[in-house]
Amino acid sequence: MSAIQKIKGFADMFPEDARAFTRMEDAAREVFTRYGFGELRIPVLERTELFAKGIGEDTDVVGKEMYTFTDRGDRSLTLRPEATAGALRACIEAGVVEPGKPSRYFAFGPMFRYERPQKGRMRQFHQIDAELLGSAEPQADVEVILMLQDYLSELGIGELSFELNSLGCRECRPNYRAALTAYFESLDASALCEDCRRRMKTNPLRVLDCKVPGCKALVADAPAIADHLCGGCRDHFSAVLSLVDRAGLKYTLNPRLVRGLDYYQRTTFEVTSGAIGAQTAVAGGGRYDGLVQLLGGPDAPGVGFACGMERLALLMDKQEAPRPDFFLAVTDERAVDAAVLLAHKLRTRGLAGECDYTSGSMKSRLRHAGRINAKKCYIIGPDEFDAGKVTVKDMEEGGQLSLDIAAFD
RNA sequence: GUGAAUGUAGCUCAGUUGGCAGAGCACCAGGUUGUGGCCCUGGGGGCCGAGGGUUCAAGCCCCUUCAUUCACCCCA
Repeated sequence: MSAIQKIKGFADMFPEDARAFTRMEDAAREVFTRYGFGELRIPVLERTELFAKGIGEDTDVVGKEMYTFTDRGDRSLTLRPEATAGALRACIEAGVVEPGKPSRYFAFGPMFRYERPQKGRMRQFHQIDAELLGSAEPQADVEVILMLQDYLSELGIGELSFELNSLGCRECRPNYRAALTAYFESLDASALCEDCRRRMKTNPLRVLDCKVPGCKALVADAPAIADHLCGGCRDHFSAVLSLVDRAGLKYTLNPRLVRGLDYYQRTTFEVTSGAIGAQTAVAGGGRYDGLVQLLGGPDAPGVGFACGMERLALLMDKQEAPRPDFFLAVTDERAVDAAVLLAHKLRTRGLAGECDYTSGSMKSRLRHAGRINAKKCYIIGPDEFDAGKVTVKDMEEGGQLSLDIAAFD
C-alpha cells in the first residue's frame, strides 16, 4: 500500500465514465448554440477577493469551503468554487458587457469546494454553466430556464422537477428579512431547532429551507416572500411565470427556495431529482442584477444557471463503448511489423481498431476480438505472412476471406 | 467540522464459538495440430488497509491509525 492514492473527494474518470461527460458537453454545445450562447473558457484559479466579493463573505462557500492558498508572489488565490464570478470577471475585463445589449456565454469545467464527500458531492466536481448578461427583461429569465429544460430533455433525463421563486431585490428583500426575523423572534426560543437558531443570525432565509418537522410547521405560518415583493419584483416575477406557463413548462412555486449564494435577486430556480442520494439539486440558477457592478463592471443585469455534471451522470443511462471496426490479430512473430503497417492503413481509411504487438494463439486472439466486440478480425499468421495475405473474419457472420496485404496500399 | 458503516484475489463479495485464506466474474492454458461466443478441465494469482496488543494460535477479539462510503451541515 505504498502507491500514492488520489486525494479525498477527487475522482479519476476512465472511458466508461468519461463518455457520459463527453455526451453532456456535446449536447450542451448543440443546445446552447441554438440559443445564441458561445463557449467561454476561463481559468480555474482566480484572486480570492473575486469570490469573497462576488459570492458573499457570509456564505458557507466562502466561509469554509474554498481551496485558498498563497502563491509564490504572495497573492491569495482560490480554486473557483463556482463559475459565475469568474465568468463575469472575464466578461468585464474583455469589455463585452453592455447594459441593454445581451451577451450569452456557456462554459464547463471543474469547481472545487472543501466539503466532506458523499453521494453526488465531490471536492472537485464539474458544472455546465450559462450566463446571459445585459438584459433585465423577464424574457431573458425565461429563455435561460427554457434552454435548461431543452438541454435536460436532450439528454433524456426525466423525473425532474422545476421549482421557481423570487427572492426580491435590494429594495424589498431587507423588508422581508426583517419581517421574517420578527416572526421567528416572536416564538419561543426553543421552538426552532439548534441549527435554525444559528441560521437566524447568519441568514434567516435559510430557516425556510429547514427539514426538521418542528421548524417546517412554524415555517408554514411564516410571512411569505410573495407578500413582501416590491411592485417591480412582483411584476417581473408574474411576467416570468406567465411566459413560462405559455411555453408549456411544468413547474412548482417554491416560496422556500433559498439559494446559497448571496448574489441572487428576483427570479431563482432549481431543478431537482429524488434519485441522486441526499442531494436533490441537479441544476440551479437565477438572476443576479447588481453583481456585474459589484465586481467593477458597468451596471448591467444578468441571469444564469449552473448544472452539476456528476449529478446529471447519476441520472443518465450508461454510455456504451464505441464498437471497433477491426481487431488485427498476429499469430506469427514475423508478422508484427506488417500488422502495424496494415492497421495504420486501415485507420487512414477511417476504420477504428487495435493491433497486436506480439503473436499469440489463434484461440486467444479471436476470443479477444470477440470480447472487445470488433466487427471484423484481421488475421496474419504464418501462412498469410508467407503469402503476403491477410485473413478477414466477419465476427458476426463467421465467414472469412483472404486478401492481399498489398491491396491496401 | 460531526456521526455511522465498511476495508479479504484485478472486480463483486463469503469466511461459523479464534484452528491450514475461499467463491463467482475476469485473466492464462488445455479439451479442438490455425478459428471467438456456449460447455468441461486445469492454472496463475493474497503483507486479509497499516501499526501495536491479547493468545499455544488472530482475517476474526482489544487499542491506534489511514482510506473509502453514506448521512448531518451545505450545495451543483
